[in-house]
Amino acid sequence: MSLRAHFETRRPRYQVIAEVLEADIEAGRFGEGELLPSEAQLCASYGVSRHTVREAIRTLSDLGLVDARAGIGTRVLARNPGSYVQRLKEIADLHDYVSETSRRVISRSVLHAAEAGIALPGGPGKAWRMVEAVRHVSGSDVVVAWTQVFVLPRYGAVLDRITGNDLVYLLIEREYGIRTARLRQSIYALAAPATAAAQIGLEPGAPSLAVLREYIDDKGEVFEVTFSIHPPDRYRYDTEFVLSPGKP
Amino acid sequence: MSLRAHFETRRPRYQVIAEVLEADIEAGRFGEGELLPSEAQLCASYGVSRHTVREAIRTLSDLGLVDARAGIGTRVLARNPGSYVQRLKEIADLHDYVSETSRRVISRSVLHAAEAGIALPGGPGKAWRMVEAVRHVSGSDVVVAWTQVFVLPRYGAVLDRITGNDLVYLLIEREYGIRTARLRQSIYALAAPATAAAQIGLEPGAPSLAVLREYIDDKGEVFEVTFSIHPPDRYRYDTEFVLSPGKP
DNA sequence: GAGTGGTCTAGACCACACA
DNA sequence: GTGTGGTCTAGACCACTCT
Repeated sequence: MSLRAHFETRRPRYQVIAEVLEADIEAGRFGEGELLPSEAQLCASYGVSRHTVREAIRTLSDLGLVDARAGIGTRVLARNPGSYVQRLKEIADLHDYVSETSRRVISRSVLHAAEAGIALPGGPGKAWRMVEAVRHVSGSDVVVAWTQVFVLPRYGAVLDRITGNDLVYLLIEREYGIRTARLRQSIYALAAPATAAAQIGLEPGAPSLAVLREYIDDKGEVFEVTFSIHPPDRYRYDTEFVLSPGKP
Repeated sequence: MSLRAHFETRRPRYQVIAEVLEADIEAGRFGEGELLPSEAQLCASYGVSRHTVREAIRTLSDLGLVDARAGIGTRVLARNPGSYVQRLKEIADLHDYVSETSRRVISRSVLHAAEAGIALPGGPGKAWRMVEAVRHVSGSDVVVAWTQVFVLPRYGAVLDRITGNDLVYLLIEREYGIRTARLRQSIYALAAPATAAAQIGLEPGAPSLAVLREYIDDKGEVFEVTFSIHPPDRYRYDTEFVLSPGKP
C-alpha cells in the first residue's frame, strides 16, 4: 500500500497511514491480539519519520483499536464494537422539565432515615434534612410531581433558601465546593401513596411513576437524595443512546 | 514557575507543564475565552522544545480545557464542568434482566401501524411484523413483563426463529449486516391495558411501568420497536451516570 | 543485551487568520 | 505580511519487557 492518497488528496500523511492501518485491521491482515509492525518497520514501509508513524498510531489508539506499550509493541485490541453513550452536560438535563416548572414548598423537617418513606443510605438512625414540595407547570396549576429532597444536615442550610427553580445539588456544589461525581437513578411504577396522591390530584393507589436519585460526591458519600412521584401521562422519562467509537 | 517538579519526580516534562497550565487556568490566570501564550512563548518560558509544549497542550485539549486553532492561538474554553455519561457496551446491558428471564411467545402477526396499541413511526398505513410474548423468571412462572416486538417486514424472518432469550435487534444486526446507531427509550407509568394485564397477573388499570424503545440504524430508519409492560415491584429501571472529563 | 514504545530536541515548511 | 498552530524530518536518550 502506498501513500498515493496523501499526494492526491493533500491530507496529512499520518491520517492516511492511520486509515490504511485501520483498514488492515478491519480486513484481518492484523488480527486481534497480534502486534502491529514496530514503529521502525512502519517508518521503513511508508517512508516517513517516526513522529509521523506515531501520530498515526495515536489516532488508532484514540479510536480504541490498538494498545501501545513500551517494551512490547502495539497490540490490536478485540474488535471494538463501540459503546452506546448517553451524555449529559448537566445533570439538570435529566429533568429538563425543571425549566418549565416551578416548585412550591409544602413542608420542611429534620428526620431520621427510618422515618422517611424510602430507604436512605447510612442506616436508619442517620439524620437528614428534608423539604417536601410539588412541581407545577409555570403559570398554571397543573401539577407534574410531588417531590421530596433529602440532604445531609451539614448542607441543610441550602434548603432554607431554595426558590421556585433552584436545583438543590447545584446550590450545594456551589456553596460547599463539592462536585457531584456520580448519580444513581432508579425509576419504577408505584401505586401512589396517599400523602403524595393528595397533593397531585390522584386517587390513592392510582398508577404513578416514581424516580429516586442519589447524588454522590467524589468521596463516594451520598449527600442528596431526591424522590419524586409523577402522575402518568404528565411525565415520561426519555433517553437517547448514541453509538460512539472510543476506548472502552 | 519552574520545572523543578520534573527533575524531582522524574515525571515527563509535558505532563508537568500541562499540570502547571491547568492550575493556571483553574486559578484564573488565564481566563475563559482568553488565549494562552503562543507555543513559541511557552517554549521560551519553560525552556523546552516545541514538541514538548505541544504534547502539554494536547493533554489540555483532550481534557476539553482549551481549543487550539492554526492562525489564531490556543483559547481557554468555558470552564468545563465535564459531562455525565452513561455508557453501555451492548444495548443488551439495558435489559440486564434478559439473561435471567425467558420469553414465551403468545402470538405473531402482521399488522398496520394503525392497529398497534402504540404509535409506530412511518405513518398509520405502514406494515410491521409483530410478536407478543411474556418474560418470566427462568425456571419459575413469575412473570416480569408483557412484551411486543415490532420489526420492519423485510427483517420479519427473524421473528419466526426467536427462542427463549434471543435479542431481536442482535439477530437483525447479525443476519442483515446492519448496525444499531441509536436507541430511543421512553419510560412512563401506565394503567395496565386489559390485554397485557391478563397475561401478567394484574388487574386492568393497575399501576404498571411501560418501556418503549426504538432501534435506529445508521441511515436513521427505525427498524425495530419494542413495547413492554412491567408489573410494579417486579421491575425497576436503574441507571448510573458518572462524571467524566473530556471534550463536549 | 536487543528491541520496543515513551520522551525530547532542533530544526523546517505549510495552511490559516487577521490586520 | 506576520504570527499562529499543523505537519514533518532526523536525530537522541530513556524505561521497559523479554530472552
